[in-house]
Amino acid sequence: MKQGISIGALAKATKTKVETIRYYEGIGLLPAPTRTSANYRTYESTHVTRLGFIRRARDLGFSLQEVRDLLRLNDDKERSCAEVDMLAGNHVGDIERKIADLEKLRDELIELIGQCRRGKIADCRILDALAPATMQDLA
Amino acid sequence: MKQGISIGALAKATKTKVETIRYYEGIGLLPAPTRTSANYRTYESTHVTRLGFIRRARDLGFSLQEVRDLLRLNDDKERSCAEVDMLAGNHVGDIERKIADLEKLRDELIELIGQCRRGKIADCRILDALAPATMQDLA
DNA sequence: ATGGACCCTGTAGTCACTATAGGGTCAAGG
DNA sequence: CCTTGACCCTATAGTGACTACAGGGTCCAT
Repeated sequence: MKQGISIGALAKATKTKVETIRYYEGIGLLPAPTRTSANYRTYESTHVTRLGFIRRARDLGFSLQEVRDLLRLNDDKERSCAEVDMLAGNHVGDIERKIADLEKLRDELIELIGQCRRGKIADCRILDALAPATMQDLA
Repeated sequence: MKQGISIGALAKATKTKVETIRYYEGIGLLPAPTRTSANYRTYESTHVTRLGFIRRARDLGFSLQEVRDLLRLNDDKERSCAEVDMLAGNHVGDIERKIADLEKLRDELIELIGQCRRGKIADCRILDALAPATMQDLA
């Protein structure tokens, strides 16, 4: 028991590329596993959990440095939640701003398509629709 | 009239770094401006509009290639309606997927913060909260 | 005429991977 | 037993989208 899994199996389990796993090990984000006599990496379930967390956090838009911070917070159980709060809270703000912008852009593109449908291709001016700054801003 | 502005002024007007402007020129995204006798770049209002558009689209998560497509769409007024439709429509699809992703992500982060608020990190276990895969997934 | 803010080119560094070269290992089939 | 193919190893280079020098030239206010 506790025979561990290969890097390929870990990759499959966490939907991560093998190269990325080795990269994470290289930058010290994922602890180096034990090796077989043939120098093959063999991972335990702790690695699956940790890598799973890393990938998920990356999907959620955290940088590797932020992931590092989150892992440190998780490891240091005596810490208060304020720091986690701040990290995640900042992120929510960013995301909400991005959503609002995208909704505006989507509406603008739909409007553009609508104009196109009415046969006014020459009037398609998405550039003006999206560019906020003008020469006047320099006055 | 039409005396143009320096790269620094363009940078300020569009909240872009000077280096980034030169980079965009290098990759052919922003047209090369005329130069003064001292070889200084001098930009016109068309550059402000175009760069403003590029930065805004980048903020909204479009790749430089997508920005290139959007600009081409804007520039080529003779383009058939079907093509405009398709390009813009695809982008609307992209945007809607992005909005959906971001909303999901935001909800998950808020949930994460909620868990955190209810105690110390010892009970918080962000790692477990975010790590979906386990050793069982390999069965 | 000199100091500082600005501009130039060119190259190297960053982040987070991703791909390639050039090999070694292992289990299954012929 | 030997080969074939899937897997593993290291090391290095390439990607996208910038960002930061290094080593200069220019402009203009004091």
